[in-house]
Amino acid sequence: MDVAVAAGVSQATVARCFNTPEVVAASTRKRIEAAAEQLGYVPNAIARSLKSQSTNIVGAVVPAVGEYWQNVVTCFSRCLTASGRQLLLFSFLDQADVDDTLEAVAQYRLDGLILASATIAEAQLARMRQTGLSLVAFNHPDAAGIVPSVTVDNEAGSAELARHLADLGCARVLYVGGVAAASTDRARFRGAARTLASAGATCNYMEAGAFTYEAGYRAADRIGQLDRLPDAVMVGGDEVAFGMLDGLRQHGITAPDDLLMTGFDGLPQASWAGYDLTTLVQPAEQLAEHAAELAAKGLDAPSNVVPPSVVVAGTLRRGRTTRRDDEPPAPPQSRRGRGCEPQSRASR
Amino acid sequence: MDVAVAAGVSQATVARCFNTPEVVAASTRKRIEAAAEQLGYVPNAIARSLKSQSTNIVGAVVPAVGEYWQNVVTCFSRCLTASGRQLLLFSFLDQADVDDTLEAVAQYRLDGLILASATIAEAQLARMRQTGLSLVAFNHPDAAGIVPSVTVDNEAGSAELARHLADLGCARVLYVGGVAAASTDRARFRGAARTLASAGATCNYMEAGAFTYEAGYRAADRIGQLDRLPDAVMVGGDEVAFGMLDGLRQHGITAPDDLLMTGFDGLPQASWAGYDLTTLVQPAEQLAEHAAELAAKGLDAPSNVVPPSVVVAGTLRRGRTTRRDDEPPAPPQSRRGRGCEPQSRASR
DNA sequence: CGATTCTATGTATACGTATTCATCCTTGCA
DNA sequence: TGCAAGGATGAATACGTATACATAGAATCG
Repeated sequence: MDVAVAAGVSQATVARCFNTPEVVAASTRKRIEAAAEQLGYVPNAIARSLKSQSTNIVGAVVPAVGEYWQNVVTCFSRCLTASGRQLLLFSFLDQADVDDTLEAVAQYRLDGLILASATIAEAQLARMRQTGLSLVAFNHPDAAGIVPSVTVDNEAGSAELARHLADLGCARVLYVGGVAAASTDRARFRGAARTLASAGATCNYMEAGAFTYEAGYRAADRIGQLDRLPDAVMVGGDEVAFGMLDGLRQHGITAPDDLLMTGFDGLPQASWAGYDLTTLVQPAEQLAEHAAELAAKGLDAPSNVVPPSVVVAGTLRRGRTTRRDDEPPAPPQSRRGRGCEPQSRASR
Repeated sequence: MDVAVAAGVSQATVARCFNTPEVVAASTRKRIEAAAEQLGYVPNAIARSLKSQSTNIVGAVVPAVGEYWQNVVTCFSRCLTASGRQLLLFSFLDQADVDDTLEAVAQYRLDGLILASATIAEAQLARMRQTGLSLVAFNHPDAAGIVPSVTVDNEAGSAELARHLADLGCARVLYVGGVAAASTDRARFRGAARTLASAGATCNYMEAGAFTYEAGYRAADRIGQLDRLPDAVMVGGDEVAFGMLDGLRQHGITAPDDLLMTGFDGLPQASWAGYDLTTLVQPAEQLAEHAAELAAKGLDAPSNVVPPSVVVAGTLRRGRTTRRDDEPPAPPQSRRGRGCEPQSRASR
């Protein structure tokens, strides 16, 4: 290394100077630092990774679409950066691309991989776990037990929303799910149905077809054609709920006047004055933190032990869409500090 | 390498088998592939990078906040993945973190780096260019000439919006910018002011303070207190415009009834029925493609030549917020295929 | 049939770092 | 002064790959 010769020391000493500065003499250190500064030297993480067998990079496979995921990705990035790691992002549009993606991922020896797709087959999860790569399923409840997983408590959260509606006197509730095959969707419906049943209310299911605004908008047409509106509509995701609110308005149906409505996720827009949606806020930062930690820790245990799974409770946000009286709406709250604890910030 | 011994060949032949399969005998190749399959071998990209001095990874430094950037990041990821590259994401919340981030970036020998922050000091850009890292400024017009840059045509786009308003008979226009110091903001205001002036209309400037919903919401208060409303409000970003629409509504002011409104960016939500905003749609996929290409190509030229800069035109989207008559609103359009050409998809 | 070209493969090396082991010099103590 | 102990540094090696070079066998051609 040219820094070494410039400072008149060996390459080993230069390496020590950057990793364990306390073992190198102050005078030498100063000389090395001067030479490094002057030559614009910066350690090569690639070479380090090759030697140390650890890249300090965590991958994340995330659907390319939807506000929810975009929000989560930002949280991942923040968490990882804060602990000195990097985020390698794989954003897929088509489920079929995931396989190619995962193959490409394997080439980079990532420290961990976060799988943020609720629809990855469980068989594939089991297979991937064999590779030794430490992976974490994010918001994929059914993956718990197969791979380490981190999810919000979908069932309890949905139950809380349902309880809220029951308290407001709703007797006929319609649950509009995104994709019935998604395990999150099933868990949320389960929580709602169970709670409403025990409160003596009914809870039918309708599938929007996707977790998107458009799907919600279209589903609103079907609701607009019903003979009798339900007392409330529980929507399986905020973005779908936004579409539904806008779609219903085309039919002259508004919340909370004609029916109540709840969402799920707690997107920033839910607190925008234009929607002001009652929803279950996912603690995205917390979830991301857990996922990042689990991914980085690696899974030393053999594959016969049950992997750890983390379930975090969300919090209810009461918005105008379930407000019967005419309180003035709250001013929009900043979306920065929401649950984003300062945290130690192990820089460098 | 154990695959080599398992197949009874040398490591070099294994490497050839994966890089230039045509030069290795069919029989040998088959034996190697079988051994690799059986041992679960997958080439190590880290080692490859060390040897080839090229990581196939492109970094992106992006603000953590705002729908706009989240959309752009997704485009980056798609473009890079399509050309077999990976995206290393750095999402910063505080401008001050960028320096730390860039330092961390330097350790990984990225093939390129996309700087997507309109407020990075130009001096720092010049300094970074010295490091030999091939960087690209994204939507930072002032960076053109210092480093390669890719931007939408802010000035022309804003001029197009202004022309649209002038055609509708607006004589008094208020331009609400996000951050006056941002070069995009200045360019957009310039385009608006120039066009309106030549049409005999006035164009005052107001700063919202940030490119966020909340900033727009608060700025609406100031507008609500004006003695006389402007004919139209041109907002420097869609998200700010959403906040302004919602904020004005609190004051009983709606678009297009009391004033017209335009945004800028063309976020997915602009076409949501709840807002249906007239805006200038940025061709995000195109921009991302150009940025990815420029970043990967590297800058072989010495630092005295003027780096290439790409400027792409946006397209006007006419929404309800500038619609004087009462046409029925168009149904929401899917947000998938918007400008996302199929493209060759050089997999693997 | 010998000389030559071509094809398939092995050998050796370099990429830039972390780390072990050995070495040398300094310091403390008897 | 002699010796042990410790502190600072150098030499050597390994991480897994790509590739230039060498080599051996096969094939072509006169």
